[in-house]
Formats: sequence, structure tokens, C-alpha cells
Amino acid sequence: MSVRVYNTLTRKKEEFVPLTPGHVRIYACGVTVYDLSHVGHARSAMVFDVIQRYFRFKGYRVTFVRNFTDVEDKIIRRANAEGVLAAELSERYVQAFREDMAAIGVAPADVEPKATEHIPEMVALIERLVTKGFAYTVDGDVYFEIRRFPPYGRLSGKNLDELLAGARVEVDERKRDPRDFALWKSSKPGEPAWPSPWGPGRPGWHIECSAMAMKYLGESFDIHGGGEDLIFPHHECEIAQSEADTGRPLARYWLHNGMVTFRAEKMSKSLGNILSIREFVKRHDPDAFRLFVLGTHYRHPIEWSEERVQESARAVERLTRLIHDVQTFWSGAGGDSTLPDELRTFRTRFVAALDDDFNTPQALGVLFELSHVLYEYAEHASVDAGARAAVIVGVQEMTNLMRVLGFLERGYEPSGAPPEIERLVQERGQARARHDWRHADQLRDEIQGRGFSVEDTPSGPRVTRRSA
RNA sequence: GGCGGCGUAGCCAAGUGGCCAAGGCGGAGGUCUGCAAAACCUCUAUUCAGCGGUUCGAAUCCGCUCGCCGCCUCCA
Repeated sequence: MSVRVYNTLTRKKEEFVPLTPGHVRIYACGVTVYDLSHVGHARSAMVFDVIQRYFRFKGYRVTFVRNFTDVEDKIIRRANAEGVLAAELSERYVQAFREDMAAIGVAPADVEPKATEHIPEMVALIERLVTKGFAYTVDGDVYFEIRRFPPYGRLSGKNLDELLAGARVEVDERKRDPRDFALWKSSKPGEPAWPSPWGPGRPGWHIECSAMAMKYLGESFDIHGGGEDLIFPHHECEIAQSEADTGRPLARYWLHNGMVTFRAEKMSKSLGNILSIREFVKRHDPDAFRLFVLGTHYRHPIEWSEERVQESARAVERLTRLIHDVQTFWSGAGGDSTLPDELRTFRTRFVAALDDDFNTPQALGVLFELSHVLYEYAEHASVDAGARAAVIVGVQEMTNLMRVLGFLERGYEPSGAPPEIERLVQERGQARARHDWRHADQLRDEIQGRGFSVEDTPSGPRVTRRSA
């Protein structure tokens, strides 16, 4: 079965066919590293993380590129304000981003290029655009002339005349057309600068992605992704630059994730309604965030809410508790039995959901249904070897499917209770056996005081680390 | 103003022409339990913002109305 993806370019779901059979090449726009990333950035990264994982699961070879924008006005401004080099500031936030991604279980990309390390490629691309007549120079700046590229506006559905009428485009008399955008900007004193045929300067806002995508994925590749707020102008400009140069489609499929809103507005630095990933991770389980993100289709907006994340945490526990129980009570039992027919359909439905434009909410629904069936087996597992075998193999299956979505990335510690806790649990068990309830309850309090909880089940005590 | 999208149970959220409208959270019963807690099971929308139309048949297609969001400016 093939994957169907919604393509922003055509506004339709299309069958996904890679340019090179068996190999998927993906470029996703990363972050501008001038500050800590927030949960909106995290959503975007997680969405493309899951897409990338899913293609691998389907047996494709995947080359996944996610860039860092490390030269930009805000970086420069902030670095100057702090009295550090722009490169120092951006490197700090590159590291922070990587730590944040690791904390929420988002895998690193295969290539994570930085703009500043690809200046020569950008200069070369701009030179070609000038030579081919798509760009012109003014006082050390280079602009892309959009009138020379008729498809401009196709991705975003913009009408060029209306764009002009919008009149919010910055007016610069030197430009031939107000809608032309900068490929190269001459540097002012105190700004980072690189040599170029047009004098010292720095790249414009969009050229880095064109140059880096071309370098690592070729002139034409499969999927280009990013937040939907990048459709215009960023991706529109990328298409113009790249396709004007190569004459070939930059990417065949354009995928865009919906925004995270907060207080009914897009979460963004400029509005001040943000929550950093760092802040989030202090309070919540990464898999709770993953469920929060994947519980809504990637193209739809999500309203941020603490309460919603806590709900997600409770929901994800439903899934992981089963894994925990199997590892605690029946590890080693059962062996390598095959999956009962009743359980085979779940993988089929799970895959069908994800094949349909990565419908993670539906795929999660399948996992929850699977968990119900497994819990029913688990009811009899302590007395019924067949049920026990089914639970064990079924939980293995569920674990595999959850991993496709990136859950359980940081490992699950079923027997993670330290020895002293285990000792208390055992002691409590003995107390309960002699009906010494007072002592048993004391021990339970003691265990809880140390950050663990103990619950009594027919199969034995279930010990779990209590989340904050 | 232009472009794109959304409005489904108390809350969140799939479903986009035809079996009982997934799933999660919450709630109500029940089972288990020394107790408590947790867990598990069952139930929880004759109805899909409103109105009109197309159709044998619509939450799903078309039109209008109302409400909301994103983009049009740096932005995941």
C-alpha cells in the first residue's frame, strides 16, 4: 500500500511516489536560533519526525535534512545586545535545540546543515541567478525579480496584483518591484559579513534553504516541509530561486503542519504567548506531549493547554501500563508465540490510517482499541497460559507500533524501582500476608514518600514511579 | 479586502456520500480489593454551527448565514 499525502501545491491528497524508487528525500525547515524553541517549534519537528519514521517503517531509505538558520536580523540584534558574536549566540541555541529535541524524543535529522557553513553555495546560486537574468544588483544588494518567474505565487495561491495592493511590503525605491526579495544584503558595520562578488554582505532570508537543499538532496527531491506560516513568503521564494536556476521542480510534495495556538492566537515570540520546550519538559512526560501533538491531525491547529497535556498523560499511561505489567509480571514467559488472528487486524488498520496522509489520531485510536483487547487477555493471564501468551506477543506488537510514532523513545523502565523500594514493597507484601494492615499502610506511605506508588493487582504489586 | 482552513457528545478529536458517527479525557454504574487508591469492564451524540438545495441516501456535495483561526510582515 502506498502513502497518500496532502500536497499544498495542488491542494489535494496525492499518491506518494518518490523520484528514486525506494528512497525518500525530505527537507524540513528548522528553526532560527536566536532563542529557546517553544512548543510550536516542537510540534513541527515532531510531525516531520513521525513522517520520517513512518517512511522508514514502510521500508524506504530516507534522507532527512533539517536546517538551522544561524544568520538573520534577530540573531544579530540579540548578539549585539548581549555583546557576543552572532556565531556564539546561534551556537548556544543550536545546542539548546538539540537538547530539547532529545528531551522530547525527536530523532536528529540525517543532515542538520547551518546556513553560515554554506555561504559559498549560496553565493554561487545567486551568481547563477544574476547570470540567468532572474536577479539584479543594487548598491551591493542582490534582489530576485519576481516578474521574471511567472509561477511565483502558485504555492501560496497569491495573486501578484493583490499582493501589491496589500501594500504591506516594505517600500524600497531601489527595487524594481516592491515584491522583489533580497538574495544578498550588503552588511552594515557591526554585522557579520562574508565576501561576495557584490561586496561584503550576508545572505537573504530564503536563499539558504535553496542552496542547502540542493547540496544535500539534489536539484529536485521528494518532500519539502515546514510550518504553514512558511508557505508565504519563505517557501514561495525558495521555489522561485531554485526553479529559476535549475528549471526543475524543487520538491514534488509540499507538506505543512498547522500552528499551535495559545489563548486563541498563534504561539509566537512576537505575541509573547509562548511556552519553551525547556519549560514544558520540566513539568511533563515527553510521551504525553507526543500524544498531545499526534492526537490532532498534523495539518490542523492545536490550542495549547496544560489541562489537555495532562489528559494526554493519563491517556498515554493506559498504553504504557500494559507494557509495564507484562514486563513486571510475565517477562520471560510465553516465548515466541505468534500473533493471534484477532490481533493481526490492528497493524493493518494502523498502517492504513498512517498511509492516509499520516492520520495519527486515527492510528492512535487503533492502538487504544488494541489495548482494550489486550487488557481483556490480561484479566485471565495469571491463570490462562494461552491468554498470557497472547498478552505478551500483543504487547510486543503494540510496542512496535508505538515506536513507529516515536513513543517509548527514551526507554521504559518497568523494573526501575531501586532496591530499597523493592525491599519496602516486599516487606509490605509480608505485612499484608499476615494481615498487619497498619504496618502495610505505613510502608505504602513510606514508598509514596520516596516518589513511587504501589498498587495491588491480582498478579502482584505494581510499582511505578510517580510523576510530578 | 484577497487567499487557505475550521465549526462533530461536558471537553479534546477522527470520520468527507450508504453497516451501530473511531478513539482519548471527564462523568455514571459494575468487577476486583483488608482499606484506600489504581486498574479493568459496561454505559455516556437518532446526531454532526444554522438555514436551504442536490441525491434513493449527506456530518460528508452545492449555496447562503453566523462564529473562529492561519497567511498576505520575521515566524514551526
